[in-house]
Amino acid sequence: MLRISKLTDYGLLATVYLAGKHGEIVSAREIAGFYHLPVPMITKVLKTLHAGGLVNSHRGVGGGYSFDADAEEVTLGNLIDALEGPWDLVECESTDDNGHATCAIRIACPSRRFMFGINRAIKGAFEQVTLGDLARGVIPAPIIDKSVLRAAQRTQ
Amino acid sequence: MLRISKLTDYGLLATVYLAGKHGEIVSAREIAGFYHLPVPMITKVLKTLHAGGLVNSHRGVGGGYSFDADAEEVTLGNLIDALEGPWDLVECESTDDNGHATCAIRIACPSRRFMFGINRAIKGAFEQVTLGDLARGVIPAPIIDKSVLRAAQRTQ
DNA sequence: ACAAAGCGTACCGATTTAGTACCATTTCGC
DNA sequence: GCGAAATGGTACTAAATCGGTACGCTTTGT
Repeated sequence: MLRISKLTDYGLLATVYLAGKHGEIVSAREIAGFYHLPVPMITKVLKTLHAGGLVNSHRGVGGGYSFDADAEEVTLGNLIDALEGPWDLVECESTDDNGHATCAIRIACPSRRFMFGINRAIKGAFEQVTLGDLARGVIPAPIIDKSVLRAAQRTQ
Repeated sequence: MLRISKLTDYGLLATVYLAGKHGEIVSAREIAGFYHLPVPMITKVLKTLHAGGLVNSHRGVGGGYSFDADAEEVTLGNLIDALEGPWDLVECESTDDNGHATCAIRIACPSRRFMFGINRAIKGAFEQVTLGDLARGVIPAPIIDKSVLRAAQRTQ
């Protein structure tokens, strides 16, 4: 259905909140309260974000999470990668545990070339939006540059 | 999981195939055979595409589907709109049958602004890829133009 | 010691997806 | 006319995913 999961959505919210209080230690309870979301949901995504190395965690009383990195160096792509795990817009780009394509007709599939391109385009778009942009409420306008297609095609 | 459904995928394949035989009447059986996909699946998406006015249908013996429009005038956005129906990257942008936002905390939700932007960015990227590009196997490279963000923000 | 907070895992109901089945309708060729 | 080929429309099922919750463990400040 071409939609990011709510968990990922919550993760973006939480990260933006943390980035807005750069360096401060903030509890999951506070973030959940701010967005009127269930605490267990927020804790879940914060755990994921911490596992992905995007936020720091502080255990014990007075603990919580903090964002200490440079918001301009973290991209929406990084966040979605951490929150959604490995993903591809179309399945024939996915690979199993052994690195083999899960699509049985991969070689013969004439769609592979352009699906690959679309996939790259979306990921590229995500890479060009930084956490700083999100925190500032930036509304990006995408421009597809078709002039580079030949070079890109050769890399296929 | 941020993935288009297989049905949509099949729909794109079918449309590309039809566009490659511009004006010709092609049966669902032929398209399904070409891609090694089940015939009922292809017929399903072709019905959807026809309902969306993107392809023409021809009933009876010797019938099938044809693409008669200009491939440069049909965008990936048009195709996905027809195949996926109304969609939004995040749910708080969705509306119910009465046009009301389905997200209860819509007004208070601080994420709405930038989610809206991301949503627009993805849709905009899809609008800039034509069926002709897909048929040629173009690999587009997206460029996010942040310079327009102020104007866009004011429209919120 | 106690309480606050994160860590990890597992579970459940609801929704969505992928695929199939069935029958009605249209149209061509004989 | 009749039958075969093809689309039109609907409905169904099994599997996967999603959203949310529960529960117990570990860490740490007071």
